[in-house]
Amino acid sequence: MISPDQPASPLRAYEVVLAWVESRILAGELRVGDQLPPERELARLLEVSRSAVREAVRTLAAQGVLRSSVGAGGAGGTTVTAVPADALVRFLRLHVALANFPIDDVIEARISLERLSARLATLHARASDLAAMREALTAMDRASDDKARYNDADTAFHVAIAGAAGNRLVADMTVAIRESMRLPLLDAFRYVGDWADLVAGLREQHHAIYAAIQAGDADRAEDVVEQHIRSAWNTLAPTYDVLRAHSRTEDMK
Amino acid sequence: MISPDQPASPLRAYEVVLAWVESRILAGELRVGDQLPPERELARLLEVSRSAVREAVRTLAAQGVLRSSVGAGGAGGTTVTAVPADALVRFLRLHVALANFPIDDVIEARISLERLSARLATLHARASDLAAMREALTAMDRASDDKARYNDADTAFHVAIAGAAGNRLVADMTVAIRESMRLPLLDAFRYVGDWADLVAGLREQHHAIYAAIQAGDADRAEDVVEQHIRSAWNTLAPTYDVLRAHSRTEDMK
DNA sequence: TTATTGCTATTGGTCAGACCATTACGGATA
DNA sequence: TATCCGTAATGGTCTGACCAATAGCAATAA
Repeated sequence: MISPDQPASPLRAYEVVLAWVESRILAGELRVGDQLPPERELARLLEVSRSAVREAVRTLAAQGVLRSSVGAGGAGGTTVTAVPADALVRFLRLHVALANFPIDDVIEARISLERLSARLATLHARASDLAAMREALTAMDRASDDKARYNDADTAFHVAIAGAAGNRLVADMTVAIRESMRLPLLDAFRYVGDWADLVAGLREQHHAIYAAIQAGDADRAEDVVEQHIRSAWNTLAPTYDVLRAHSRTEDMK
Repeated sequence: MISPDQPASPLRAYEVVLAWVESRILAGELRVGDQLPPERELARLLEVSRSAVREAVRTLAAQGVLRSSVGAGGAGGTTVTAVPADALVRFLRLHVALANFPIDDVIEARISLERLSARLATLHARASDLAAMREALTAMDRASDDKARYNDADTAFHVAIAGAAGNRLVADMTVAIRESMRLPLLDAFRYVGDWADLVAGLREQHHAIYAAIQAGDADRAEDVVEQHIRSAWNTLAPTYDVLRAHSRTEDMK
């Protein structure tokens, strides 16, 4: 046989650039803070057009790996960064919206990750972390009549726990999962039956989580977090399903 | 105050396109299988250049949300897809290489997710799923002298479990985490002390996992998976750290 | 001497226009 | 009726140009 590994298509132009940058990052030759050659120069070097370079740079920038800024000198140019949070949010939000990643799968993964967060937070939480959680709790109390602001405070509480856990990947995943559910959740909020009742239940659960973390009871923290997420979702899922079905039929007419 | 929400920079050209596509996906107006307008037409519609459209399309394609193919008629054009696995792999691999997402954080998250996988797989596994696991087990036996192939079979085993669990997000995350550790792991393999001993230990652990899943013992499956991952990592971590430190000093000279 | 000003080069951001390769579709032909 | 070929549509790529922001330096003024 003749070179079985030879790809049928000889790499698109922008893939050449992508491969160049990625391989250097994976090899450790490009680190956070390092600068890429100017686009024009990179284009000459790899014998592709500047458009191809730009397309590749854009995809990596969208993943939080590169950051471009205009201008001469050291401040300008494209540098290697590592800001995965936003990228993860966008990624997950889109794929949840596309009904890939079914919402129940996301909930299940969220429980798993937040159980871990709760456990680690219980073991590692510093005073400032606990303060952030308390602040989110009071923010929820203050915003209990504004559903969007309430949800943001709710997210802040869970993110504070993830932050206290000290695990970057889990924290970013938690943020991404919460954000990916933000719009669907707000929709469900609008049509939920007894809002005041829901808030009262959530309030109790959140305080129980905080109490367990502060008390250093990791096992209990894990369990109340899971109960909390399941309980909240059980309340909202029916509304969510109805809205989902409704939007589907809407588009058919 | 005058329009406090007004962003200082009035959206870059490619961001206009990005926002157009993303908002339509989030609103449910664009679904998997739907076609985007041709690039030239979209450029006219949004009053940007075709380059700007292409850059936006590329970023979404890199996230597994769009797929472009040349040609006229229905087969050509850019369509909405939902293939997040590759995108997740690339994303995580880069950020792990950039030492964002410290390896220990990734391991911790992996344990959490694979515990869930093991539990769900125990409850949902079908005969074909179990067969896939067995096949991976025998593949490991056959490839015990080829470290790269062994690692691939090892990955296949864990992916088979994640697949049997039936949770798309967890499965894709599992694949991504395994892949992100592939190169570092192979490096560590090369310098590990007693390879035969390591393989023997892993073999026993893998069979214990399979046995628990097949027996329907979810609690035990969870626990042996966690023990397996921790044990393997405890063996490899010292080597990994040494390599890490070495590559750092290498670059300094 | 020191501080300010303004010019210039560099860099990413954007655009216009062209050409190529691939593909589907339909009409012409056997 | 079946086959073949031209044509149009589409993404892929390149070239070359100009803009906007920025830094650094040189000329100038205090």
